[in-house]
Amino acid sequence: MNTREKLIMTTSKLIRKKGYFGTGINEILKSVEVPKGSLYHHFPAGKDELIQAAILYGGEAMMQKYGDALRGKDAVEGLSAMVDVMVAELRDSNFEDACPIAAVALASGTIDESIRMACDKVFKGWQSSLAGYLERRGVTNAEEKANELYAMFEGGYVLSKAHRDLNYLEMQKKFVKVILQA
Amino acid sequence: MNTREKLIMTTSKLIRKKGYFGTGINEILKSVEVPKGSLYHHFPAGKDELIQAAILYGGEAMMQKYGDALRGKDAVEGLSAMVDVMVAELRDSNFEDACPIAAVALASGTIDESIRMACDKVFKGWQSSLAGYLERRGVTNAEEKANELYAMFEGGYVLSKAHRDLNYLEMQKKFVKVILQA
DNA sequence: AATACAGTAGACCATTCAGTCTATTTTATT
DNA sequence: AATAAAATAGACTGAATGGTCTACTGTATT
Repeated sequence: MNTREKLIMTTSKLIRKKGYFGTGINEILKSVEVPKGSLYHHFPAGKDELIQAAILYGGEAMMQKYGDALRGKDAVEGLSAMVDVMVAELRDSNFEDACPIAAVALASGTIDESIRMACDKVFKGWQSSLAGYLERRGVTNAEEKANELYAMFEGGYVLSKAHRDLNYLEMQKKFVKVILQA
Repeated sequence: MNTREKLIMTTSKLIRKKGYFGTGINEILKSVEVPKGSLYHHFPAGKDELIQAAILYGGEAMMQKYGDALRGKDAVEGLSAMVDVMVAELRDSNFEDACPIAAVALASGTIDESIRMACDKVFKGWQSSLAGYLERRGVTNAEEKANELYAMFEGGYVLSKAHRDLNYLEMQKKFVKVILQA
């Protein structure tokens, strides 16, 4: 794994825990054990460019996990497995890791617009992927339901993290059925 | 309005935009036009104590707005008006203001536990208030549905902010009906 | 072997960070 | 009026912030 990749992966990890402002360049460098010159060689525009790359990377990685969970299952089973992925992310990080996108998206509006657009892009990728999945399984109004399911999951994620209680995510499984039949 | 109240209100405003790490003490002081000595007089424990107070204040203020929106309306109408409140918050702030609790809750786990507990307390207050409202209107399983509705709204809030598109929040009105009938 | 460039290394900079400390002013109590 | 307490005022500190800059090293290409 080269320096550039290590920087992106570590930054992705850190921003899930502390967001845009909470993640410092020096902290990243220390964690990866890379000198400052290397960072500004690979990312001439500095922190914002690195964070942007980390968001795209983190979004892609999460989409992989979601895709693996959905694959080969019917809609209810697949979406339930998708919730399990988020539950595992929270539990395995002792409730430290937020959704890799939300953690930064919440601060959008006060930071560089290119970063918000990266969040936007990731979310849209997730949404269209899920919409296609639902459509292939004959779910009606798949586009809108995919959006709604992401809203539910994202909200459940936030509440579970804030309460340190996985139940807010777990209960989404029940309401998935309600949404699919609507 | 006294110094203490001014500090709390301004901090509440700022953390909605930039979260815990993005909101600096000096920035708050400059915005309120108060010297540092006053801050540490009213909040001897410093930033964490002030932010904790700001979260409780912001949560209370938002609960008021939600309560006003719900009052005297049936469940569907009331919840729709509640969504309108969130839509207005986003639009009027040019998509800069997040949910006053989520903005900080997302960073919980890396900051003082007392702050997460303040977020927890606010969320629980909102939930039980909404559950009572639903119960009084004869909605079955009001406790769980209140939780679910907050998850949906919170998720819609995050998505609308990230996409700069109010539709993610607006569409919750439609799914409110689905949840209530479940 | 000579040259050129990608990448590493880290000292250094101005600014900002949260927090401490002493001094002064204002307000309340007697 | 005298005293005590509450509150304001802001200079100052050490650490951390993102970023710049020069020097050096490794690796191709010719």
